[in-house]
Amino acid sequence: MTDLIQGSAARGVSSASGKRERLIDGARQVFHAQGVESTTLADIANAADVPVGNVYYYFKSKDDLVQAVIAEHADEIQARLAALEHHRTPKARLKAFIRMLTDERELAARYGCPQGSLCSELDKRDDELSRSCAQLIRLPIDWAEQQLRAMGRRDARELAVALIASYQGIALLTNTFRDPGLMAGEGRRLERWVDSLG
Amino acid sequence: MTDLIQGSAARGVSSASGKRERLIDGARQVFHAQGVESTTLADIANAADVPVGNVYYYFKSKDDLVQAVIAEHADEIQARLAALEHHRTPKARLKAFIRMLTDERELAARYGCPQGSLCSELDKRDDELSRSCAQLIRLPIDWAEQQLRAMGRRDARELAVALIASYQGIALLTNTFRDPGLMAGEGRRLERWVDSLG
Amino acid sequence: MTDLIQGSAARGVSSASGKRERLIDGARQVFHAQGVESTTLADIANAADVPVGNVYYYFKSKDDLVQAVIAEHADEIQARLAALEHHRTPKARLKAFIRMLTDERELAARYGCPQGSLCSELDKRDDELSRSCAQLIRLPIDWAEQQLRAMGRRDARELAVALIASYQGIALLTNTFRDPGLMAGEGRRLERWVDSLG
Amino acid sequence: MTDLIQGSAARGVSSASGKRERLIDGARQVFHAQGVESTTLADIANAADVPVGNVYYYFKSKDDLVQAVIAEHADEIQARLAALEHHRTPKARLKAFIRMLTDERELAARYGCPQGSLCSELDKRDDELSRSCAQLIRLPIDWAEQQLRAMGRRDARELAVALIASYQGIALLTNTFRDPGLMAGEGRRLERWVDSLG
DNA sequence: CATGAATGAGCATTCATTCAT
DNA sequence: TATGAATGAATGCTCATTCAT
Repeated sequence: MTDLIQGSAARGVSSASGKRERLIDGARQVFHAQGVESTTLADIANAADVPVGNVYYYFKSKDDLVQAVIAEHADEIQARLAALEHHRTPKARLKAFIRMLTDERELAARYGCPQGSLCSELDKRDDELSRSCAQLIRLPIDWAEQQLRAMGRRDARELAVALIASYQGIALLTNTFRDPGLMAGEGRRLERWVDSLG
Repeated sequence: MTDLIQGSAARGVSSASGKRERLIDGARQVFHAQGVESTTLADIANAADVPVGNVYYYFKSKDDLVQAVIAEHADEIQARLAALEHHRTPKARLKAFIRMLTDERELAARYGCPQGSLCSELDKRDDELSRSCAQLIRLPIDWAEQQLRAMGRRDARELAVALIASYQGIALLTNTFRDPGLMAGEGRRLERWVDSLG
Repeated sequence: MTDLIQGSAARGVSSASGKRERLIDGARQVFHAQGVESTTLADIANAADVPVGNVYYYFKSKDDLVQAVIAEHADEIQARLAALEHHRTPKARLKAFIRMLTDERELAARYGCPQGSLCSELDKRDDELSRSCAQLIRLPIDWAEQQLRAMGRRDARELAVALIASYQGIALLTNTFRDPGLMAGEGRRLERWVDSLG
Repeated sequence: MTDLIQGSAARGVSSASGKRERLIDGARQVFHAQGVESTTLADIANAADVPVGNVYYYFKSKDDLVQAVIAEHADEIQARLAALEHHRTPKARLKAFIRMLTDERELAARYGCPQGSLCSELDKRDDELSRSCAQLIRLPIDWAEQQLRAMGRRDARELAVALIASYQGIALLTNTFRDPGLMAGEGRRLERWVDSLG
């Protein structure tokens, strides 16, 4: 979280009240819960406890705020992946990664994967936002590929793609059926699969 | 398509002009291309070449039209799964199923899976529509489970879930990266996986 | 006025209630009284006794409505110039033209020349509207040039420009000083000037 | 320009940074280019390179700033008219005055007469500003009247009004048609007219 | 059956103005 | 004296929905 605050300060806005951060965080939550299109700026302002007109002091448009939310997602993903480095082996890291994802299955059952559903919605568009949100998927793929390559797999990229696809897919199913058990089961299956990679 | 028209006719509306069918089909396409929330009734009426005011003769609300689109999706899925029955073995059916899905990879690269992205969007809601669209995912899972059970797998349900999750996930990745090659690769991997099930 | 209704019908909208016409006419009046920029769509809708949301059924934007107002101004100018044709000599026509303009001096004292102040405001922009409103000035110049040429003046264009400039200028002064007498005086001067042209 | 700065200093504000002067001058330019209504305080602050919040230290409202711009216009007009005094005869002064005005025809072709278009816009209002800006027109009329009276004209006032009206009118036409040639031609015509006054 | 017209609630965005420091 | 931050009342515009014919 410290990273995020520094990130914002680096962007030129530093405020003791942290409204910019609250707006980004509020937006991230309501986007996850309602989708971008269904979320009004009033929803966001309300979630961040900021007057509506004030939003435009920090973001020049709704899209600009979406961009900031994507950037925060990216920051958070990188931080969480970095936190997995303390595991000694790539195999342990991958399994910890899977557990980290499946730990959020209750939230996924209600609203889906925060990054995946965001991409799914923005992908309908064909603008900078849809291109920007791709990094939210690319980061974990690249990271998984590194781990798999460290495990000696020649097909590291393909397996990394399959792993993230499985996660994104089970997140969708978990959300659709409102059943966190689906993600728990798939998580165990994926951990066994990682074990089987040798 | 014949199936779909019969489906509509069975619902009690028979019209020589087929406006209802055109509206459902137009809506299905624009929903896929733009998402439900971003699509106006004017967009749909325009795509179906039907006057805007006329939409409310066939559907009592936009949600009602979404419901009809879900029903048409369900009809089409059942028809396509039924068409796979001519393959003699469950394994052949599963592999044909995978090929059927990956054949649409160009469309998926642009707009994602028609059913998956619809579910992803409607899942944010918590109403009848979000519950209704679950069948679009349940149908292929149930079908795959049957095939896997016919292959003697005790873990047929879990594998069926994993298979559909993999497809939905790779559809999202394919869409996000605008790369049909991802789905082609994953399709081959899944076919090998089916082969390995014994 | 008949011309205007036909004009609107020719544009594809025919309505017994004549809302389109009322909107154009209302807009023309409030634009004259308040200026385009200071006039809200609510002002116009109110002046035309039409609900605000309904304005967009007839005009796709505020600029589109401004364009329609310009077109009505142009129609009216042409009709009024045509009505001067019954005067037998070009000199009589020019003097009648001057009288026609100065007859509006009370309105000019309060709000300026309807066409001139519109051009003055739109000229700050550099778009289609600013180009379009130029016809409101060109039409009377062209007409005056014809009359002057019929009087045998080689310098007809230059004199026509000077005549319209004098009118536009005195309209501004009349408005600025809220003094219709200024326009009355200048009108007499211009009539004498026309007489002196031989 | 020196005159203008003294003018501001005389009003009781002396600042090494000259922000007040920069604001007035910036406002004058953007008002001329965009009109008063279309100009935001941010535009002005930006043109003057002054922080937005700082504007209210020097002016208590936007209208107050407009008032100051009018005052600066008045100061400048008086200075420029005074500078014409070195011509020996009133006729020479009037012709120099006409040349002074037409020298700005390129700017007029793009944005109209700075004072005339300001009056045209403010005249729509009926407040202190609309009354105040009248002096921008009255000053040159009064000056021209003096010159014409010095030439022995009994109808000096009427001719002065006609002269300024011709200038304001040709400025509007020049702006509307984006043609500086119109003003050049009218300037020559007006100079001949002055010569003809005897 | 069909549809042009109408409607009002709501949305993103702007901006003059205020205020704490 | 200076200013970044804040604020709320508009504004232009959209759109699902209704209705008269």
